Amino acid sequence: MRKDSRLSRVLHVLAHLGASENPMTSSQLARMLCTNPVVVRRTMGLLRDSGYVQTVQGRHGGWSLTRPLSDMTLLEIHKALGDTGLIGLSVTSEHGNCFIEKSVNLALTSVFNEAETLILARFGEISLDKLLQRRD
Amino acid sequence: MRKDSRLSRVLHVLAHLGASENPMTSSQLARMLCTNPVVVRRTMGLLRDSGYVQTVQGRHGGWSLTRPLSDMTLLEIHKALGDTGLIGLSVTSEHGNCFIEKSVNLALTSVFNEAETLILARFGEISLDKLLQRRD
DNA sequence: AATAATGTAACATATAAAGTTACATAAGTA
DNA sequence: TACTTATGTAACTTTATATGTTACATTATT
Ligand code: FES
Ligand code: FES
Repeated sequence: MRKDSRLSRVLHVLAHLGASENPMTSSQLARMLCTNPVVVRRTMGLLRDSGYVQTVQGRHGGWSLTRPLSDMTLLEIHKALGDTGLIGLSVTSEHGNCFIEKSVNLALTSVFNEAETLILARFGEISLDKLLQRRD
Repeated sequence: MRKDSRLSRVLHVLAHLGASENPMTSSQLARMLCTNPVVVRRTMGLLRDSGYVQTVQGRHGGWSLTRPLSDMTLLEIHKALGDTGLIGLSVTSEHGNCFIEKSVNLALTSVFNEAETLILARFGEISLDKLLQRRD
């Protein structure tokens, strides 16, 4: 299966919304992401459910922010997308009670949890306006 | 797509090999993983390519370790499997030259790289015999 | 020669993300 | 009111990838 790229795409969209005076349509945003308007609606809809963006239907409608980018963190956006698994590996457990298997999985998940915690902590420190500042 | 579970499975297998006097066959190992012998051969073959296990064909053949579990780290095994991506999200780049997109992706990959580095560092600290010690 | 193992290619299945189509609904505009 | 331009959403298709399966060649022991 392909890896989830919604976070990267949604941030791109939010940045454009932050730079735009007027609402932007799903079609406009889809063109920027090289995809389909429905994909934009589906994904951005999750952010609307959490209150980060709003939509207006009909002529001159589209998507806009409900607050400045400085008031959104990467963590909030990630959570709005469903807090999807950040780790690319999985841990199988075919024999629930075996010692060996349990030890292996405990060690792995412990490392993975530490890494996830780190990522989420970093995400929490990064506001979206900061995200867009130039770096080197 | 399903997430890669080979690391977890291979560690389970290595633990059994470490506890066994004689070589173990792909069929035996497959039964432990609730899968097919060919899957075992395919995955374990990568570890053989890197020299951590060896195989003997014919009667009484099978898989065995080339060195004690205390001489293998989680990191080495992970690398032998192809150093597959540890992060579950991907970063898309449809417009290679746009500033916004580049900033977003730079920020994301920087956090992901930090997390990957952390995981790899931890992996490097954990030898397989340690992995199998009881914890609470 | 028979048996029991691995090696490997080719193909099938399962799963999830992303893409597409179709149509309903809402809001502005002529 | 009719037209146009938006979103909302369900249903379906495509694509990507891990895993599973089948078939058969090869190797080593008995
Ligand atoms: S089958 Fe139980 S620990 Fe491996
Ligand atoms: S930065 Fe969005 S299309 Fe270029």
